[in-house]
Amino acid sequence: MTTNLTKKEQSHERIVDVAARAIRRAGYRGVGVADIMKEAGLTHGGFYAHFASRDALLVEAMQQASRDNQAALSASMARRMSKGDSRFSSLVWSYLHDTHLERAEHGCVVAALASEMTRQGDAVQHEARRRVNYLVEFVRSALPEGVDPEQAEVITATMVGALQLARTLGGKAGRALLAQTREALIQKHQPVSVR
Amino acid sequence: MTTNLTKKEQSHERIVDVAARAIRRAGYRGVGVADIMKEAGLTHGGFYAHFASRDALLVEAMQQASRDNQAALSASMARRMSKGDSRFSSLVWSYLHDTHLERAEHGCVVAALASEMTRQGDAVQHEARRRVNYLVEFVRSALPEGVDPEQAEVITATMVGALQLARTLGGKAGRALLAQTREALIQKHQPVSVR
DNA sequence: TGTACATCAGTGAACGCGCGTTCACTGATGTAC
DNA sequence: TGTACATCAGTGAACGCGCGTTCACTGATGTAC
Repeated sequence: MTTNLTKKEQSHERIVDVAARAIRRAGYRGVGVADIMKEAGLTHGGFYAHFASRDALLVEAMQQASRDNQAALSASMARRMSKGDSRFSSLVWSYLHDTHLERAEHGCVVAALASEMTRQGDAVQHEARRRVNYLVEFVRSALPEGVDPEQAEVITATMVGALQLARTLGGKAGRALLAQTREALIQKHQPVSVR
Repeated sequence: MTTNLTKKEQSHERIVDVAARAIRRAGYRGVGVADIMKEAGLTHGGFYAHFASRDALLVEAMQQASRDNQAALSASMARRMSKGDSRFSSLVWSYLHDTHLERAEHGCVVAALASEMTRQGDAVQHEARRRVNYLVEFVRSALPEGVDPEQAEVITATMVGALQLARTLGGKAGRALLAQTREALIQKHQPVSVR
């Protein structure tokens, strides 16, 4: 029903959607203009009617990836909270779920690209900083009461690092690392209880 | 004095040294064969007398980078411990020192490349897993007594993630994130004291 | 001690390929009258 | 209601460049006799 979009706007959305998945799967350099246009059902020549440059697409793709992932995270957290889990434990379980090991394509854009972010052009780096800050604020908003808000940065770093290491290790070792991280985070940041 | 090396072996070492710094600075894809040979004082044509492929160089470069960094880490930790710091707090301060924010070229190879590791060829991925395991074991060997050895994975993830996020944020925000992470790690994993 | 030859380490030109970007052109849709 | 024209969105060929890899060749060092 939200299809008050012109043909061009629809194409634009399709291209950005494809790119948002591609950068998480294959990295900033992993997928080229021609591939993305092809996957969006177009030819590469039309690209520059939509974007000033490849970097401009990367910026939009990061924003879209971030939106995607936030929506999925929020939905997953809502399901868990409706079953009685705390907000924080729902976040940890949703972010560090085993399914994210393989399907980076639909996961967190920061975890997918963190070590490449400092090597991009100015516009992309600027957007990368915004994505990191956004993720940190999201984590902060899910902290249990009584936990110092300044812990948000450290917890974000732990989750991002854990996902990356687990993906690199793969298989059993990867899943074990994720499980240990979930447990450690949830145990160390319990709700007010003990306090 | 350890120069019982043939001319060729010396060249080989120089190439690997250059590459070990290049991959940490610019990523796996960031520096090409020709650039590395040039920086080692050679021409690109001779490359395949030293390595079967570019990937073969990447594998050796990761090993060399890991050795480099372990040596630097150990030296820095020794200095701190000789001044009375605990082994664990020395590790945290050495690994998460502000100077590593800018000079990734001389830092941890895992932190420099983590999000790209899953996108490499088989040989490189295999070596990447070894580098991750090696780092985790190093962290494990520095844990304070009384801390569950299984925490090594989580602490490694936290340090790797923190370095990456701090580098992406840069400047004041980056240094603040590092400082918070140091504090959190050292506070939460005190020596036996309280227990 | 000297000469002839083999081996070693590296050179530099060339090849093939992929990629970001440009551009003249086309077919479809919308607008003017 | 129909015709003429303009605009829009996309096509596909081409350009320039960088990169990994190959290969015939060279100059220096080592070995045989």
